[in-house]
Amino acid sequence: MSYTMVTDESDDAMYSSIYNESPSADNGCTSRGKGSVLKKGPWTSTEDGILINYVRKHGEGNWNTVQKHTSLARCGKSCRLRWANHLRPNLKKGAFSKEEEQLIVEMHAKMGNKWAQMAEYLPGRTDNEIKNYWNTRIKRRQRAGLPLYPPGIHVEDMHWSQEYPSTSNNITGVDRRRHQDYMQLGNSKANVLFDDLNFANVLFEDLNFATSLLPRASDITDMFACNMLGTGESSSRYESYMPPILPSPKQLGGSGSRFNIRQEFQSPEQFQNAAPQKNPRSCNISDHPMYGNQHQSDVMIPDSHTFTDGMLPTSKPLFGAVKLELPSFQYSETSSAFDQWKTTPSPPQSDLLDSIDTYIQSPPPLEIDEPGCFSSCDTGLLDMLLHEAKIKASAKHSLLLSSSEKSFSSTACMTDATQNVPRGGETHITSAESPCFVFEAFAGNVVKTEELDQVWEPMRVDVIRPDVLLASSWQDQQGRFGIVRESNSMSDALALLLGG
DNA sequence: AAGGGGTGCAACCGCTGCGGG
DNA sequence: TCCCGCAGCGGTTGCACCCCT
Repeated sequence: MSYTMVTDESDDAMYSSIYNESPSADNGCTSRGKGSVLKKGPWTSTEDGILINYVRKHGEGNWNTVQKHTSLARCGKSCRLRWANHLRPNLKKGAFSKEEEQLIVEMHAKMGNKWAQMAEYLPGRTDNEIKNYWNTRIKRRQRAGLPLYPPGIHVEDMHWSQEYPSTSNNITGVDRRRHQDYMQLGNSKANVLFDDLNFANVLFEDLNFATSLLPRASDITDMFACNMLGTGESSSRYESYMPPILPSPKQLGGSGSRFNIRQEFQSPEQFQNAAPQKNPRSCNISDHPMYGNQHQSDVMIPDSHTFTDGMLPTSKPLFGAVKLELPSFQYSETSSAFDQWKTTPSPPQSDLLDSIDTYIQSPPPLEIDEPGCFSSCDTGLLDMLLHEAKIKASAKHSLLLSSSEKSFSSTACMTDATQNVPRGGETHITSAESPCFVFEAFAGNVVKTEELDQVWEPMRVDVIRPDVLLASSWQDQQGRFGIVRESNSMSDALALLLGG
């Protein structure tokens, strides 16, 4: 549905309305324009014209001065929003394309509700659009009883509750920001699993952060999985997948949200028989069955049905209550959805996004022997995917903006893309309290340039730092870890995502 | 044709970070 | 170092339009 809130009216009528019809004395814009209260509500075409002219003359920014220099009785925030969301050039209107939707889904799995960051990867789209799209998607799929994420996209974020143990029922604003930041970081470590259904074969695993606190992420992962597979008591598939994310103060204080999707585990018993027995503090990834070359196919999740086999490790009980909260993308769902997920045959390919979404939200954790080790390995492939998408988007955007030839050299691409990529020699990072993972990683041709192919050398990386790990384990040229089975698949996926 | 609920977009609101004085 | 104002972000709400009965 597309319609405009802008109304046509004469200047006189507009100015009359501007200065006389504000229903609220204070709408959050505390300043007053020309002695009058500021207008709120839908923008008129005349107001748009005034704002456009102002920006032409003065440029963006200094939004609070708009009302000083123009007859516009809008607060700076309102002007900025109007400009950013509707008036600025190069805005793309209309429905999201399939590629855009796909990218949003994947980015949300990766970043959470970081709408502004997502918007950076979608030129012409605003954070507001993306946010609205996502909220609409939540509602739509919730109504339909469908899982939110496509199969193979597995989102977990277990680390917050580990770094901020269950004490934090009233976190401060600073902590809230830390939470957000940590979520961002944590999401970069999120387990995101793509299956073969036209997606890249990607596996993201979280790093073993703060493993000494509370149940480890992998433990909870296993608990979720066991519950989901019927070994636990949980009847809700999504309960099983709830990562223990600390509630924000707003959420704790009740909500006026239309989507109050917070849930909690009712008791630790829900996790009975659901934790790994081993708690390795280090691992050699090359020895790991998941990443060793002997079980390559096991790494990936061809489709969700794999997990109906119940091939999951036994787990140990979770001690103590763990307050868990659904992130925004998760919601309660009846077991019927899970049943559907378990029994529905493969989707048709014609409508990839919707059909895939129909089947599962997130595949459970993989069959592993050493969950702690497994969860310590993060390919960071989506990071790079996003990075490359951003690069390409920027390039396209630059081309749009300027007719002059704006250089987008492979060198620049390489420089940018390899900022996080350690190369050459051994990187060894240690931490007094963190386990040190030692594995061999072969940085690959993530960015498909010859320069990169030439520059990136096989290397050995001792990693405990997520960025290093992310960068180092990007793509396995030799398929050594089975993280990405085929580089061509990755390229295809990128092409698919980027529409070219 | 009418009306009531659903849907989706636009805008508002509150909070935080940052930079300048 | 503190304070203040601005910019930006994410959550929330209002309302016009759609669609079904």
